[in-house]
Amino acid sequence: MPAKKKTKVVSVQKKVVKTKTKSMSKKSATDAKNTESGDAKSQRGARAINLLRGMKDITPKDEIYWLNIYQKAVELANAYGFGFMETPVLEEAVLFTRSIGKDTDVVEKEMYVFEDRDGTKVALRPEWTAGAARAYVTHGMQTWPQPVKVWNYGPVFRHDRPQAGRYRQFHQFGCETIGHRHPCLDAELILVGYNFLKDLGISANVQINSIGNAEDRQNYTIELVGYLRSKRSYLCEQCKKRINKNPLRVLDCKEEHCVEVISESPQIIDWLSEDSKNYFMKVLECLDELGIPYILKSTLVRGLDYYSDTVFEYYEDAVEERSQNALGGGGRYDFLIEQLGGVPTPSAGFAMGLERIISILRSKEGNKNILEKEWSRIFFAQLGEQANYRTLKLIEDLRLEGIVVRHNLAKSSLKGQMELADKFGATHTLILGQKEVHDGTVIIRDMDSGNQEIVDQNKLVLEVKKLMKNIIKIRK
RNA sequence: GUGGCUAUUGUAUAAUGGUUAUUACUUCGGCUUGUGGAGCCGAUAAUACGGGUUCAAUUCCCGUUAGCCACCCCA
Repeated sequence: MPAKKKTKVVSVQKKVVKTKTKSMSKKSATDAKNTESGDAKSQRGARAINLLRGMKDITPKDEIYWLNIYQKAVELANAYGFGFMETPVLEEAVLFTRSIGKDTDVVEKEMYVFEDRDGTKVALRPEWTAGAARAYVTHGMQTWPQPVKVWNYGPVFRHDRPQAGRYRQFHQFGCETIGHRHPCLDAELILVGYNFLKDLGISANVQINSIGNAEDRQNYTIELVGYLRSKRSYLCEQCKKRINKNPLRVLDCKEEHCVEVISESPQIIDWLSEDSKNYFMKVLECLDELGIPYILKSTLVRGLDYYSDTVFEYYEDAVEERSQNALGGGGRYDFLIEQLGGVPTPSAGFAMGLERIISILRSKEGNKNILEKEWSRIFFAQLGEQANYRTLKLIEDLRLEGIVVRHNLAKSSLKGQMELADKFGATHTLILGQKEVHDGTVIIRDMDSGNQEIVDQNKLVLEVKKLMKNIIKIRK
């Protein structure tokens, strides 16, 4: 028994008096709770266990979003010839440190890393691409017809501070095109992501840039650092530090003076090799051809080290100040696979952040038509013990014929069941009572008119099928 | 990781340094025990945690935790 503070005793006693009338049933629960531990405060016995920070349950209330998004992902991936692939949540930590980059924020600050029971350093995947690249090597996919196109869908983990549209476990849908370097492939990926958003009713734009190859970037960085040093006094404190640590990041700074400095800074495009420059022009041509609106953004540099040449991000149209969060992003990673021990294999990919997309969907009422869930509009109500058991069987018979009915077998009052049927928006309710069990019949009630019809149980499937046809007709 | 704001039942809310903490929705039960949509009645359910000030704290103060927002970064 935890020692209650003395000062509290008074109020505790007061409370007992207060709740006298309703405390009888609570008493046993109170006793039970005290056996657990001092912090067990809940009235229901055990201490309630909370969600870990940054984690989120997906409940049936969110189903409409998740299932629709998943369906769109499947449809699109199929339509563009991507095959489903799922790599493990848990990988050897070096996979990510080597691919994403040791000094990136994602790896350095946000990755879940821990020792497995055998002492191996493992990590929860912070994104999909590295795993896909690893799988390409693991399974010798260079012997498959190239390019190998895969898509993936599922949770990824980043130990960031939770915020709007940002969780520690979140979901990504992504596509990877591994094995070729061709502007059309870049454009196709951008298109798939673009259409994904469009199909979900989100009008988005693409911000795009090219960061060339490693050598280009090195040359550019030298130039940029030189420039930034010359303007050092105008920069914010943080950017002053960044000059040495991660100069490309300065380009992203939103501080007023920094923006000014950046606006006149050398642009990476001018430092691209001929090859990269031409390649980028062709990607843009493809996008023009496809009619995808894009914004050239010379300051776009992505935070993952493996990118080269084309990089892009998706943003919702017409969103000004509020959370300039990217909905998704991606790019080319021509050197990643050899870094992971494979043969040189040019590749590209993108990933979409599903939670962010859902938060937009949530804020839009106009999306109801895209996001409708088809529920059965037929309810099965039963009354009496015999009918109760019989109903379970009848529901099963119906299901075998492809007819789904909603029901609540735990409820005994017909009235309560009718209420439920109403809440579900049932067009018809099938009613089975004592009498009907005896007669081998079922009542079919039209919920709009209130008309009832008695049919033979043998003919139930047939009758219900007829009903469903009519419902569909009426809807059309 | 840094800063700002917040914390009352399942949800959304009201109020107060002092008898029983408000209201709505949800859930459950009832209002002719075999019939829904309205109405009415009732039940369940909360002051995040720890400390301090006080005769008395849900209210004021501090700490912790969590949430939101911004930075950072990214999805």
